[in-house]
Amino acid sequence: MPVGQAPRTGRRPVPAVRHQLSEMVASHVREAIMIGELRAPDYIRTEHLAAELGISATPVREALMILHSEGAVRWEPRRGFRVLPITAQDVADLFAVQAHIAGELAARAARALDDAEIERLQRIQTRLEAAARDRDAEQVDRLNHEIHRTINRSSASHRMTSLLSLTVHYVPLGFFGTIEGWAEASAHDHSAVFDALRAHDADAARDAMAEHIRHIGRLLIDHLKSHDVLSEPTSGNRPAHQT
Amino acid sequence: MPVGQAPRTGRRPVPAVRHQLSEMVASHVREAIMIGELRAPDYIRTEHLAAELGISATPVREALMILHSEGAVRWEPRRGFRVLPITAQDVADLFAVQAHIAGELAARAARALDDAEIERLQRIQTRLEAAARDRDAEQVDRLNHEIHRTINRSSASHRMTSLLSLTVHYVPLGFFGTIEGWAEASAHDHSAVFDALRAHDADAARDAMAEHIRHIGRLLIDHLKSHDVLSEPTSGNRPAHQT
DNA sequence: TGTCGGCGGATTCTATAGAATATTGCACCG
DNA sequence: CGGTGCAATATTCTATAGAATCCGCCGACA
Repeated sequence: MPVGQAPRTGRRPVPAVRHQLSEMVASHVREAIMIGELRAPDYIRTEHLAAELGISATPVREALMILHSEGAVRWEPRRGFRVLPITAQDVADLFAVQAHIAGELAARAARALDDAEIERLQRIQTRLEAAARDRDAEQVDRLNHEIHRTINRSSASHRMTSLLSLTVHYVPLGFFGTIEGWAEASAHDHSAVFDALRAHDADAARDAMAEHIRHIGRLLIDHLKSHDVLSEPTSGNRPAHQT
Repeated sequence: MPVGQAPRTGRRPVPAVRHQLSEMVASHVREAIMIGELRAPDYIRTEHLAAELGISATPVREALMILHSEGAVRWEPRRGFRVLPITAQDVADLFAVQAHIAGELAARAARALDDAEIERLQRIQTRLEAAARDRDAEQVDRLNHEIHRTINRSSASHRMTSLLSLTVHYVPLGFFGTIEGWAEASAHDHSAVFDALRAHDADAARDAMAEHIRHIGRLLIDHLKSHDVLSEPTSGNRPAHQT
């Protein structure tokens, strides 16, 4: 047992227990994969990770189940969970799908949003652009989320929204703040989306949003490339699911 | 405790233990939702379901985590898991996304598959058509899976394939066999896909596959409607994820 | 009468134990 | 020298216990 400080009742090593451990661990692992700390064919051992985090194996296992169904790790029953490789193609595909979904939702929002809500969004966008100029990445991240969340909720398309969040979760919260050029891109691309929303032009909104997402995807690929996180495209077969 | 027969070591109530309990429970719940046994705002109580299945709460909870990230149930921390409503729009959206992904994969397959593999697929398709004529739904289901699996694997696009299986999982395995007209539709639609594959025409393959999936989606909606499984479109806000 | 607060039951959530299963190293045999 | 069986070890996986939290109820008090 390397660390193994078993937390007794009443005292916890984790600071604030607002979210559940499973979610926290899932985020932790997503981030570890994203920064290349956990790499392609590694097994993630539940007990080890649990000891590292000062918790028990149960929530770790739950987190890995989630990550498995998200496609970030593969579950080999009675063997363990292992990290799946990330190729540039994978990221591009993920964002292509995300662009498709987000585009459709933006199109619906263009029909559904009334002018007052668009006005409110516009004010958030103005703040976002200011934050982008100030290089306040965290603030940009927050405002960006607020904008996308509002657009998606207005579409009232629950199922599609949940598919979207699934692809969005792939990139850990706050990660974009660390990417060169992201804040500027976000500030810039949104203006085209807003033009379309104001005109209630569904097709234009779809195109603008989709292009925005693909743009972000390209930035992410560049970032991952330069940080040597991506795997080579594998010619062989390493299916993520047995389907 | 209604059932509560605690399984001692060596003997299990579940027949064959090839898959893990979590997966089995997930399938079980997916099916219960699909046939309307579990309905819209119901909570799924882990201990209750565990007792019903003669297992413990841990794998049940793991299954619900998976279903949560798939978007079938909503997790309210410290409250429980509850079934999310299914509207006709939701199913249509799900299949629209699935059509987009499967179409893209078919397009890649049209470029990647060599003639020998297409020939092999064609033989499976011939058997599928025969099975469809014989009303052997189970056999159609198997062959159908084999065809789609081959097409998807040939594309070597792991990430996109895993997104696809996520949407595919929404409908439990073998469920289509119970749907009126599905076998015929499958047999019929595939022929257009095969024409495109043989011609290595990526765009035609994309269109044919997408149309096929949307067709299946329409059949599913009709089925769910006539079995009174669908919820009314909710005007209010019931977000699946907090994003 | 209406509201606040605490009490009790139900449920979630994390920790932990033990059985089942996989893996590794090594001795033994061909 | 190579392969095979076996024992030791590591890990997964399910069950279970107990703490934390939530919910409804009821009585006190304004």
